[in-house]
Amino acid sequence: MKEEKRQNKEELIIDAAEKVFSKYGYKNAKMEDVSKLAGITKVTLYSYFQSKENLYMALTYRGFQKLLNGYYQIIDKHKSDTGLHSSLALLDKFMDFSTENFLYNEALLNYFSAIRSGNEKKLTEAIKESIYFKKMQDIHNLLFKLAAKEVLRGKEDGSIINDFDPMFLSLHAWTMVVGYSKVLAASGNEKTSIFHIKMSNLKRIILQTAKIVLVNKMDLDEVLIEN
Amino acid sequence: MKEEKRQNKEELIIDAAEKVFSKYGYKNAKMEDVSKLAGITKVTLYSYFQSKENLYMALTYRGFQKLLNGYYQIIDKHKSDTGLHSSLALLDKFMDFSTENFLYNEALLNYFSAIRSGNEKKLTEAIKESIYFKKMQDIHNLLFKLAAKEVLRGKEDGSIINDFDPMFLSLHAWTMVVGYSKVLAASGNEKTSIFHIKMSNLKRIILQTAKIVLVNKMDLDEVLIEN
Amino acid sequence: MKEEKRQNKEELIIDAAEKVFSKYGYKNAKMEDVSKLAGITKVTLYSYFQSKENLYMALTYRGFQKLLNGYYQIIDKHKSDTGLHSSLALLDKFMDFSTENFLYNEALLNYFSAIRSGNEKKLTEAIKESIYFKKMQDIHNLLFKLAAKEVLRGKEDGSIINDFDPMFLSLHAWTMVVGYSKVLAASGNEKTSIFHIKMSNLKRIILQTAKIVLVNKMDLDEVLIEN
Amino acid sequence: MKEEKRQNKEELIIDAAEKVFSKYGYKNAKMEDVSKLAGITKVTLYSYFQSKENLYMALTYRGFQKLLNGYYQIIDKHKSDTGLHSSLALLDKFMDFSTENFLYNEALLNYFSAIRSGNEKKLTEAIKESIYFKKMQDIHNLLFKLAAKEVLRGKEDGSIINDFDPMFLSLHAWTMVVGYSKVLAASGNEKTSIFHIKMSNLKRIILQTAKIVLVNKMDLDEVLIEN
DNA sequence: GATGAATGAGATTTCATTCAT
DNA sequence: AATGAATGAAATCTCATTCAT
Repeated sequence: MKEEKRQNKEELIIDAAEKVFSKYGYKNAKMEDVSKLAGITKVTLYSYFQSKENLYMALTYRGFQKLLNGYYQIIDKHKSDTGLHSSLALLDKFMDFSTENFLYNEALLNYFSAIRSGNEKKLTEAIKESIYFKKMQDIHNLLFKLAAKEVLRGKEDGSIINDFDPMFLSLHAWTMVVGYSKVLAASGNEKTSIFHIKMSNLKRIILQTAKIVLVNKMDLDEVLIEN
Repeated sequence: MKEEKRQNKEELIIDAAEKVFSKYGYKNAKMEDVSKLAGITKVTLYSYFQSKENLYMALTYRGFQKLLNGYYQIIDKHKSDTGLHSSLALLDKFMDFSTENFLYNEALLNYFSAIRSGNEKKLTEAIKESIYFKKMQDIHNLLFKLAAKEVLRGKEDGSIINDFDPMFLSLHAWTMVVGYSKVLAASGNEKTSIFHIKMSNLKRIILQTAKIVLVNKMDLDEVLIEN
Repeated sequence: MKEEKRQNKEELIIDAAEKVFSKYGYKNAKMEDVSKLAGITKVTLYSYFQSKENLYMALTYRGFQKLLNGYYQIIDKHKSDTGLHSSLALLDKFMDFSTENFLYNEALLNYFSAIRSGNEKKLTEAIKESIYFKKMQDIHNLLFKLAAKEVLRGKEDGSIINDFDPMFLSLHAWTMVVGYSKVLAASGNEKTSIFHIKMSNLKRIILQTAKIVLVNKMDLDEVLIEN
Repeated sequence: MKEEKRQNKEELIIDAAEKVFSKYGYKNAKMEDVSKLAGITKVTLYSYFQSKENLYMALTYRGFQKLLNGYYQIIDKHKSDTGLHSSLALLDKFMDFSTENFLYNEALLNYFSAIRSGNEKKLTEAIKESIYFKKMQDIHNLLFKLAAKEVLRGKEDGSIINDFDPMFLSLHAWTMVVGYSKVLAASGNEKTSIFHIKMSNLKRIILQTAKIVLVNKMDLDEVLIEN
C-alpha cells in the first residue's frame, strides 16, 4: 500500500480509537470495539498497531501533534507581537488545549508518567521500539524549544527582562501548565470548581504569574528553606 | 485474628505492593507477584484487599498519610516563623516528597485524576465503598486546608500581601508543585537534567515564584490573551 | 489438587475430546467445543493440556493404553495355550482394535508418522516434552516386547519353529497388522470392501501368513531381487 | 500464459512445496513459505493450486506418478522372468520407493486415508473437483491392477501356486509393504534399527513371506481365533 | 483464614484464503 | 497474472477475581 494510503487508514483507526477510549477509558476499551468502529477486523487493526498500548501511543502522538500545530499557529499569529506576548499565548494555548481535549490531556500526562527514565519494566520493549513513541520524544522536546525560542525573542525585543536561560524559563512555565492540566484532569472541566475555585481563574493566575516571572529579574538564592 | 495482627499483615502486604508497583507500574504489576512477595496466597491477599484497585488505594493512602505527617512537622517546626515562610516550607516539603517518593507521588496524582467528578467509569462502586477510599477523602482536602491555613496566618502576620482567597493561592501553588512532580517523574530524579537544567534549580525558581506571588498583589485581568 | 482428582478430570476431558475429534476430525475440532462438552472453560482445558496437539497426544496415549490392556488380557487368557496361539491372538487383537476404534487407529498411525526420528520441525519442542508423548514411547516398545515374549514362549514350547530373533518376528508381524490398519483406515470399515475384497478376509490371510511364518524356518537369502 | 509455461511453473511450485512439506510436515507447513521458496506471491500460488490441500494433492500425484513409472520399468525389465519374480520385484520396488521418498510415501498413504468412503468431513467438495484428485483416482487402482496382472501372469506360467484372487493377493502384499513403509517412517531410515533390527532385514523377510504366500496354497479357515 | 483450581473477559497470534487494484 | 492488504476462524495467553474445600 502506498505510504499515503496507509497513513489515511491509520488516521481512520485512530479516529475510532479516540471515540472508544473516550467513552470507556483505556482499561475498559476493547480492541474489538475499536476495530468494529473502524470497519476493519481485529487482525487488520493489529497489523497497523501492534498492541493496545501502541494504539494508545499513536493516539497520544496525535494529541501532541495537535498541540504542536496549535503552537505553530500561535507563534505565527503573534509573530509581530512581542516575545513576551507570544510566550504567554503559548501557555494559554496549552491550557486551553488541555481543557478542550480531555483524552489527549490524559494521554499526555500518562506519557510523562511512562517515560521516566530507567524504568525498564513499565514500558515494554515493544513500546519503546514503536514509531509513535519515538516520534513523541522528538515532539516533546520541540514543544519546549518552540517556547524557549519565543522567550529568547522576548529577551531580544526587550519585552522579557528575566535573564535566566530561556530553556529554563520555558521549563518553569511548562511546569505550571502541566500542573494546571493535572488539576484540570482531577477537577473535570473548566467550569467545575475545586474548593469553589474556577479553573478559569486558575488559568488566569498562572498566566499572570508567568508574566511576572518573565518581566522581572529573579534571585534564586533568596528562598533557601531548611526543612 | 486480632485487629492488631491484621493491621500488621496489611502493612506487610502494602510493603510488598509498593515494591511490585514501583517496579512494574500499576498496569503491569501482578497480584500474583504481590502475594508471592508478601509470602501469602492470592486469596489471602484478596481477603485483605478486595481488588487490585483497592490495594493501590491503600498504598495511596499510606502515601497521603506520610505527606500529611510531613506537613504537620513542617507546620510545627515553623510555627514561630511567618506564615509566608511556613507556606513556602510546605511547598518545599511537597517537592521533596515527590522527589523521594516516586510511587506515592504518582499514586497521589492518580488519585486526584480518579476522583474527578462525573467519572463513573473509572471508579467502581466497590472502590467508592472501600475503607481506604473513604479515609482518603477525609484527608485529601486536609492538605489544602493546612496550606491555606498557613497562607491565612501569613496574611494575618503581614508576611503575605496577596489578597486572593488563601484556598485559591494554595491551589495555585499546588498546581506548580504538581507540575514539578510530573516533570520530575518524566526526568527521572532530581539529579537528572532536562535540557541541561537541574531539577534542583527548577525547585528553587518555583519557590521563588510562589514567594513573589504571595508577597504581591495581583490583577488577573491584565493578561487576557485572545488566541 | 490431589493427583487422583486431577487424573479423573483429565479423563473427563479426554472423554469429551474423543467425542469432538471423532465427530469433526482433528483439524475441524474446536478447543472451545471440547471445553464446553467437558463442562469447563477453555483456560482450564489449557491448564490440563497445553495445546490441541497435546490433547490429541493424550487421546492417542489412551488408545495405546487400551490396546495394551487388550494385549494383557489376551496374554492372560491364552497363558495355558501355546505361544503360537497366543502370538496369533495378539495379532488378531490388534486388528480388531483397529477396526473397532477408528479414532484410536488413526491416532496410532499418526503417532507413527510423527515420531520419525530426526524430524525436528514436525514435532514442536512442547510436544516432545509432553508427558503423554514420553509415556507413549514407553508403551510403544512394550507392545513389541509383549509380543516378542509370546513368540519366545512359543519357541520354548515348540509351537513356533522359526528360529529368527523373536523381536524380529514380532516386528514383522507388527508390520503386517499396521499395514492392515492403514488399509482399514483407507477402506472405512471391516464390512466395506476394496476391489470387492472384504477386510475380514484380509485379516484372515494375514493371520494365516503369520502362522506360516512362525511354524517354518526361513532363509532370507532366497529372495534377492536386483532391480 | 502458454500451457507449457504454466506447466513449468507448476512444477517449480511443487518442487518448493516438497521441500517445505518435507521439512515441516503438512500441518506446520505454511503456504507463505512455499510461495516464498517458489519465488512467487501467495496469491499466485493460489492461482495455480486452489488450496493447501490441493497443492498437497498435486504433490501426491507426482509421487504416484513416480511410483507408477517405477512399476512400469520393473514390469518391463522382468517381462521375460516369471510372474512370481516380477511380482516380488514390484514389492521390492515399493519398499525402496518408500525408503527413498518419505514425503511421497506419506502423501500416498494419506491419500488412501483421505479417500476412505463415508468420510465427508475430510474431503471438501473443492478437492473432489480438483484436477489432481481426479487424475489420482484414475491412477490409484492402476498400481493394484499392475501388481495383480503380474500375479495372474505368475499363475499362468505356473510360478505362482496360490489360487486366491490375484487382486486379493496383491492387496495382501500391499498391506505388508504399507506396514513396512509405516514402520520405516517411524524408524527413520533403512539403516536405522528398531530393537537392533535392520530395516533391510525386515524388507527381506517381507519379500520371503510374500514368496511363500504366492507359492503355496492356503486355507484361511485354519486360523480362527476366539478372543 | 488459607489453599489450589477454576472462571471470565479480553488481548494477541497464526494462517489459510480472499479482495482490490 | 501479480501484488499488498485484509478477512475469518480459531488457537493461545494473560490476569484479576472467585470457588470449593
